[in-house]
Amino acid sequence: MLRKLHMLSIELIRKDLKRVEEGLKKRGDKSDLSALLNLDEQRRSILKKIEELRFQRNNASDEIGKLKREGKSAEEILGQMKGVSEEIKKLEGEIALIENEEDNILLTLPNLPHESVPEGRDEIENVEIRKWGEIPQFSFEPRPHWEIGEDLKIIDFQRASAIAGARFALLKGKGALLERALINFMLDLHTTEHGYTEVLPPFMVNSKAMTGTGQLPKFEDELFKLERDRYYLIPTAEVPVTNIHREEILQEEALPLYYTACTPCFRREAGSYGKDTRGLIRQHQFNKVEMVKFCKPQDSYDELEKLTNNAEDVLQRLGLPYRVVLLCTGDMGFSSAKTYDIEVWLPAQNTYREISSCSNFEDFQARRADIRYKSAKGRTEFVHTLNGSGLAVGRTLVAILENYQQEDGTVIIPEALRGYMGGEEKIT
RNA sequence: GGAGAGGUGGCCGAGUCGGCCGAAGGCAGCUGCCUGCUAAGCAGUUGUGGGGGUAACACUCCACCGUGGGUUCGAAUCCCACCCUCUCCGCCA
Repeated sequence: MLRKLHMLSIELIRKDLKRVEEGLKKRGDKSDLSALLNLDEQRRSILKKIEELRFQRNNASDEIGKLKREGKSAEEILGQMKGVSEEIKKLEGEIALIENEEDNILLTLPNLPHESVPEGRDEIENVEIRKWGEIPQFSFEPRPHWEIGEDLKIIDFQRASAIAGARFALLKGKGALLERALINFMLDLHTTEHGYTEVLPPFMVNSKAMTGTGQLPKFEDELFKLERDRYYLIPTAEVPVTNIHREEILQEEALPLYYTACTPCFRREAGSYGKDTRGLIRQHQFNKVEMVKFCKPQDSYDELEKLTNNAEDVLQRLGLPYRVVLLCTGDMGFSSAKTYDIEVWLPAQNTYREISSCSNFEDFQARRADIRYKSAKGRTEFVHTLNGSGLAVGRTLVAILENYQQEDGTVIIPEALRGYMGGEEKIT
């Protein structure tokens, strides 16, 4: 009966119901907590009975043991205990059902927003925090990346759909090289200058890992699942990397831990039919360099700022204009307490599009995944986890094609990448 | 895929024919004593989760020896299923 799987702890709900209710309301979550509290009360009352009976049984068993050793008869107590055990079994059956129901509710409650998060219903109420870079001016009509890419013969959507279907792409020649250059550039930057340790995790994970970071049980529809082998394809490196330390107690001196990983990400994109159907923006498979942090609770908001800056650094070095947006309560992901999105400028769409999402999950994922640390005071506490894209590689490639496009259809390679592309300056 | 070995506390490791085993012993850690300092030595201490209780401690009860079931008054110890790790063979990047 190890009941540690709590995203929002039942204790918090019990002791500070108001705070939890307000938090959920701000998010627009309509969960009914009274049913949950009711279950919890039932659970505890049965637990109390069970523990009393077990106490009785333990005492009796000790007694029987003693009598037997002394060679005396224990028939009398033996008969009485038979019924007690059956009663315990019955109650254990009842409590298991209740716990199950309780956990099912708890696992679907989202994280509570941090106080600095603006209240709002959807992305319209997100708040722009800062802008960077000059929006490029073109003497011609800027073209969308899919046209540029197809004309340069570096992206082939037709053949990709023959191989797999819609929402897949085939990169060729300089296109594939550019993707690889971006990956290496980003990983090198994070490992050598930002202090991250590179990892290369499994791209398939089990359901425990998915539950740990919050994808399950609520968002199963968005995942690719391998039915026969009970694995899921990761929708982001966040899942395997955060779960590196699942069920561990870390040493305080080891914190903070910074990891970076480049993995493919697999998303079903259910419910986004008709959205971004052309181009590389919304694919079933794309590469992403991810940054993941584990830290002490008191540090996590500083770490979030740093993490966001690390992602911004990639765009600055590539010379891509962007803005940072603070997501409002209604637009945040399920597990997050606070999220900054970084949006890159896309000339053909004449707008900013998300290229990174940096979140502080506080102890939400740590509770689910049971990741703790031993503090100086000798207490074991949950760590805080954070992660952010640094960056989504496919969308970065899109941004480069569109922002660096020339009138003759060629694309200038940003200086920072040239070393990774054999010194070439242009894709022709 | 086939054959075998194993999963015990921070680590190593013991658990006899089921009964003071939450678990010997060692290491590491912490606290005293000793010591010019360090080392050694001596004594004590050190798991996790939950319920009750407290202002908070204290205290107390329950559970936890890979996971889930079963047998039994009672299981780390017996039975069943599953998971994982390791070794060998086969196949394979």
